[in-house]
Amino acid sequence: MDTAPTRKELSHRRIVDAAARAIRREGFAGVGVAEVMKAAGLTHGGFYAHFDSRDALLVAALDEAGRGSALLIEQASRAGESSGVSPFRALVDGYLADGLLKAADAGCPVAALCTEMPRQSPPVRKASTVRVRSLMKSVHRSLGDGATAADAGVVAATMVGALQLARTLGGAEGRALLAATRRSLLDRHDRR
Amino acid sequence: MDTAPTRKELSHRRIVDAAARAIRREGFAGVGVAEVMKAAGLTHGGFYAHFDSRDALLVAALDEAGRGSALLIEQASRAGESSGVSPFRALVDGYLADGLLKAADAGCPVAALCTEMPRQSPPVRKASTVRVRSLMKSVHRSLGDGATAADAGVVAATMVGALQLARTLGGAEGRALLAATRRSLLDRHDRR
DNA sequence: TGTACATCAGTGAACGCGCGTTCACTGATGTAC
DNA sequence: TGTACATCAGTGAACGCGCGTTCACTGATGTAC
Repeated sequence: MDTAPTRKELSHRRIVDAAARAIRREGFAGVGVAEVMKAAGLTHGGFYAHFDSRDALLVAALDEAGRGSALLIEQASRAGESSGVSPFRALVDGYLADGLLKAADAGCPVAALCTEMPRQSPPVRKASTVRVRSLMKSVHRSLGDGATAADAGVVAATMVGALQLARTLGGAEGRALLAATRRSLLDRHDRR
Repeated sequence: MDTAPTRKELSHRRIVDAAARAIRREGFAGVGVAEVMKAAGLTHGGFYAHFDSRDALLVAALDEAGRGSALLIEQASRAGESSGVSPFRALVDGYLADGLLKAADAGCPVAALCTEMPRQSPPVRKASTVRVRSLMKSVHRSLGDGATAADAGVVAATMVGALQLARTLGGAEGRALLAATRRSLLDRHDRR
């Protein structure tokens, strides 16, 4: 059975949560050990009782953010189903929501980090490819059995790229791009 | 009339060229003053005779890389036209060429940098939005007059996202994603 | 054409700062009896 | 239940390193006469 978490386990979770938010808001390069520890209510010296290195934190943060994002997608998909919205529409509307233009730290880590991914150390790269494949799989599931893995890859690429470009443009221009992308993806899906 | 470039102007070009390559290979955060100067055949101390700050270099490098990439796109498009290939196909094949999986420093700076763009200082952000709009315009031109700006935005997002995800996946998986994206974009365009 | 001088472009040492990492220490928690 | 002790989790000062930036200086280029 589950036993109550120890003080250290609670601290560990706070550190990972803070890092999972910071990594999406500031990028891999923007995550500092001291800053994350402070956000978790601790001082920087205690960090190495929790992780071997900053790199190990990046891996944990990426996994946490990815699992959280995948969970949100699945929840939205299931909530949609029970109210008559197709899983794919629920995915698209959730992934490309206007609110994520500014709240990058709550969105998909792949969309927040993917230009930096190829430049990371091997462990972080590996965790990154896992996240990309996981995103494509989520998309594939929501598309239904008629779609191929290649279809899902193109849709994932479109959503990721649209979110990034919209964030760079910002404001009305960014929202217009998000809206156009949602419309385009849903139109194509409906016509199948 | 054009006068021969001074020694300083020649050095300046070498610095900007080196930075334009480094920025795409290593990202904004990976561009170091000393490293760029060394790549230009100079020592780091002379840098501030050419730029006010590292940030000013980033702006110049982004502009240079963007102009270079836009030029390549237009050249490919024109070369295609003269041999019966549609401008859009020339764009897609050039932008999503397999060779760019590894040679990131020769590709589009928007695809190499866009997750980092929203986090940069105001001058770099501004230069970034200029680059994003320029990319969308190139796409719009290649699509022809029947397409809307919104269509062009979605296509640009798809290409940017596909290149990034393919680079993260790497190898056969990455090439498969590029191929699927090229096929999808061209199919849709042909069916119009 | 040659000499003296001023300007220019680049050198390399140095500074300050931030960051990842280490470590001796402290105060709190848990355990033995 | 209370006391003594061991272990645990976290603190904060310190270290080394890399990086952006500054600056006194040097050697080369160009100009005046």
